[in-house]
Amino acid sequence: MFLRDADLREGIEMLYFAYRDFTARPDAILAEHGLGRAHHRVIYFVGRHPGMTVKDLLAILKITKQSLARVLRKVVAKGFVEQRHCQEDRRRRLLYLTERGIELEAQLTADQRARIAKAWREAGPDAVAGYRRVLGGIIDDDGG
Amino acid sequence: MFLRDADLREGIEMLYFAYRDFTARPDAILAEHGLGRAHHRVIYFVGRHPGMTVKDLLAILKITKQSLARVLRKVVAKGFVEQRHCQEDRRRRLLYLTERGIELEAQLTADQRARIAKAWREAGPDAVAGYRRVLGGIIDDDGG
DNA sequence: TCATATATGTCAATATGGCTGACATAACAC
DNA sequence: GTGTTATGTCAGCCATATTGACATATATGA
Repeated sequence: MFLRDADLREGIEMLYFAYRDFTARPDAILAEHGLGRAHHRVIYFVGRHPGMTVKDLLAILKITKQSLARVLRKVVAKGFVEQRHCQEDRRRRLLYLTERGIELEAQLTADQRARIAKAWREAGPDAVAGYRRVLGGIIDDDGG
Repeated sequence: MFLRDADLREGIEMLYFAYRDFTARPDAILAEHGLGRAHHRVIYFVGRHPGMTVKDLLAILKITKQSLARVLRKVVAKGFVEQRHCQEDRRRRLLYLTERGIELEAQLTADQRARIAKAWREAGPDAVAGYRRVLGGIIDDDGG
């Protein structure tokens, strides 16, 4: 496959613009709660993997625990996330969304889900498969 | 097309992970120069559109001029970007990469270009078309 | 010509979200 | 009992975004 520089640059730019527009609306909702994008990520992944540990979350986000601590402290203080001691290993704190957290997560993700759904419906199933394959190739293989 | 919640969430996450991994290596190169991701964006778009104005750049990046000013000041001070007065309208400052800027831009974009090229080659032409269509659908229609 | 609009720059304050380094505590594992 | 792991915390630094206010030069049009 012959790839022109202009095509590759278009591919780069589309990823940048898609990400920028993809995060804009949730950012606005979060701002009303005094939260930022980092809080969204925590709420999103805890919602997706209830009972995950802090260590799991650090591995997914690839940030330092000091950075996460500030973010996690805030979502816990605001009652969106709760921590429970793990029975098997009492060092671990299992993370769960509260009812409020579930509500906010749904509200935040609704816009992104709708945006993906719209794009997928317009593009068709083959394009969806292509989207998955290409993004999968962009993501680091080493347990990204 | 029937879209399951889990599929949509996978689509959301892939975009997040792809963007995260896509920016990691350039970020590391930039850090060696005391620059950040915002500087990359300026260098990238000025390289792509030589002679663009500050206003053009603001419209693409969708940030405030105060935010851009700091970033632009730094890349100009470090000799990566130069500003020339526009002949037709002397209010405007046309932006160009210097030789150093062209070099850095090439270095930064090389990794991203290679990453896209690898993903495209592995995925095939149909998948590339799908990638384009889906990301195009995610991007805001209003002159994103 | 004068008034207004545009393009750009700047100062100041504020918030978010990363980072490093150092240290503390509790609990598991050998 | 010693070492390792999971987590938390304090302190400081930097990048990047925001709002609001104001300054300057230039263009445009009544």
